[in-house]
Amino acid sequence: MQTAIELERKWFDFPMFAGISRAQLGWLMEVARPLSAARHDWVFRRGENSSCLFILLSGHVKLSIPVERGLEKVVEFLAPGDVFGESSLLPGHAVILDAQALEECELLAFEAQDVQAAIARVPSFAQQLITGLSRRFEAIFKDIESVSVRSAAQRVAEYLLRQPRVGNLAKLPFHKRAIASKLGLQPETFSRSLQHLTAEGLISVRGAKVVIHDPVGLQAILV
Amino acid sequence: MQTAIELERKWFDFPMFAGISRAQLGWLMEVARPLSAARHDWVFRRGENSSCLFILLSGHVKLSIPVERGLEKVVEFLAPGDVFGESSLLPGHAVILDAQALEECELLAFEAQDVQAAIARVPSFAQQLITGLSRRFEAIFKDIESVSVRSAAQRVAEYLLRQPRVGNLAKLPFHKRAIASKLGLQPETFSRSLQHLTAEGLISVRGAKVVIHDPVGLQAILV
DNA sequence: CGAAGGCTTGAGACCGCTCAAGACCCGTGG
DNA sequence: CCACGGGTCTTGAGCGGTCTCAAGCCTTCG
Repeated sequence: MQTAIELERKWFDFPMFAGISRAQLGWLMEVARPLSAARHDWVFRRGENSSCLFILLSGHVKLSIPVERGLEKVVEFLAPGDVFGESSLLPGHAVILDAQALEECELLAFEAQDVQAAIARVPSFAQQLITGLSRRFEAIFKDIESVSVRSAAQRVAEYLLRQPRVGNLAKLPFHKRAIASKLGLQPETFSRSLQHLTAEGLISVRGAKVVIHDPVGLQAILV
Repeated sequence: MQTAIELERKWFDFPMFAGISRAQLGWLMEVARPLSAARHDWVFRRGENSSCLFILLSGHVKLSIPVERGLEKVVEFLAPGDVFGESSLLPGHAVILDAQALEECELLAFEAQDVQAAIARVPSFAQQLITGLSRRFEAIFKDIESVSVRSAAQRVAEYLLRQPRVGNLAKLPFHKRAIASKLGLQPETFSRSLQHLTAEGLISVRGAKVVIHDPVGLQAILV
């Protein structure tokens, strides 16, 4: 258990709460419900009427659309600072996504009614929500563009280039199956695309480790 | 030219501004820039650094991603009440979409800096922005689901069922080419899908007019 | 009446999917 | 340390839905 002081310091660290007064923060802390999720835990699932908006403080969460036979279409990988569960704010609050923790996560949950109050009392909180949602929009539009104008191998190349690298080594942060789904591909096609890029001498793959031999060449195949 | 009183009454009519005080409305009216767009006018285009957030008051706007050779991938058809141009609120404001009026439109434009002030001064405005963005999120997720789990004919059937009908007659509200793009199809495939549904006796098509003979049957092919 | 744009139709090719094995990886327990 | 086992990933073969390219048609409008 953490003391109130420790909690407060912790919150202050998140850019989410930058430029917030001590009083406002105190009030937010009262209505927010901090929670943690273990790897594979569901934050919410399609069909539930979760009435909470969430802020992800640490860890990664996968948003996906369930498909028949336990399959899924991954829509987003969320990172710390992201806001999600926004459908809880809508009148006919029907959740159509699954949200699953991909690792140990810390979250804040706000009841929809409290969100309304929070918006009125803490303008910078409202500001953060709006820019948070806007950021996600941009990301989704880029994904849509990718899926609708690029081939499988191009999408994979693009994804690889976006991953952080140490030296020329990138690491696939999630299961290949999940990444494939996010890119709108079957696992087999994802695998074959990696294989194709390898054959071109652009990368080499060993498990989740990908060595980027030729970033310029990778960029080039995006046309 | 309209008088201030007329303008004010007009604004009050929009659900967007429901429950707003007279003073707050007055202030919003000062910072908002009303504008109208003719059919085919661009509200903004990819690459511009439009610094405005928009609210669509009347008419329809098409959001799309430009593709080579003047082609496009339609992302959303916006209706009155929708909020868009949210990317202008982000730090590195790079617009990646095209926004085009599909008919005579009335809009409100808010400079990004004014939005920030508006959020602080008019909480219900912030509220409206957030729920407006959330609504668009839901719609986009449904589209993603559709594209990733349904066949061409199923997507077309789904789209037809969503259109308003008078009796059993629905009207395609936009060019078939644009609707096809929104559904993630080539125009040819859209045409053939309509043809396929016609052959099944579910609909008949004459130009933009579609007679829905068997809504239940249409629903049924979605499996 | 002619022209332009949008839509439809046809033929063919291809990319990614499906189904089915087999290989690999890695944690677990003997 | 090694063998085991479950899950993940890869590889192969073949199919098929959708795209591409190219005419032709139809409607609209000058």
